[in-house]
Amino acid sequence: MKEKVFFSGFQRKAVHVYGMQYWLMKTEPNVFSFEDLKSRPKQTEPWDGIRNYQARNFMRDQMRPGDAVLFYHSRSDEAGIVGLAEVASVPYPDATAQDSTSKYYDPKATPENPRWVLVDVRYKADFKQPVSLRQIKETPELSEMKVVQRGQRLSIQPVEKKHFELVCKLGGL
DNA sequence: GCCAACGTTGGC
DNA sequence: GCCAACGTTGGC
Repeated sequence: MKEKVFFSGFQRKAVHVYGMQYWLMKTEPNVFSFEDLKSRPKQTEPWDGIRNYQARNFMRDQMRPGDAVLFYHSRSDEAGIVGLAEVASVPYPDATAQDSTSKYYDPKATPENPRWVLVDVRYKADFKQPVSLRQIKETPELSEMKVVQRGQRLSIQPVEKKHFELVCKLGGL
């Protein structure tokens, strides 16, 4: 079975995915926090400003509505996963790339070639207690998670199901 | 705020 | 296509 999804001039690459996937998405809470997401209309936010090709490609080629997202706060007092969100749209162009007043403006982005793509992210649930980076590092079963690998800066990372489930358990869900 | 570890850019 | 210079990320 081959899948082709067309949207806004892109041809979504055919990716064979069986069942939902799991992700970790980083954000600096002083820029956009989990609380900010909860207070948005429909508790949904376009995940704009991603200017890394690997991260973009995950959104463009692999994310599906309904995929689960671990919401991660970086550069905060206690870095870690604070709750659960979900992918809430198919990918579409990041409008901030073509907005010359935006700090995410990219002069190379055009209507014909938007260059940067995003998905919407929707709030799903609070963790009863956050799962800190420190705690992830201290948990041997989570030692393979990308977020604790040395030098791993990618702001969107795939997460293995077993890791996702354990993190949720540690978070009290 | 420091700075190591990355990623991107652009001259050649 | 190499790689130096520059910009960014993110733990600490």
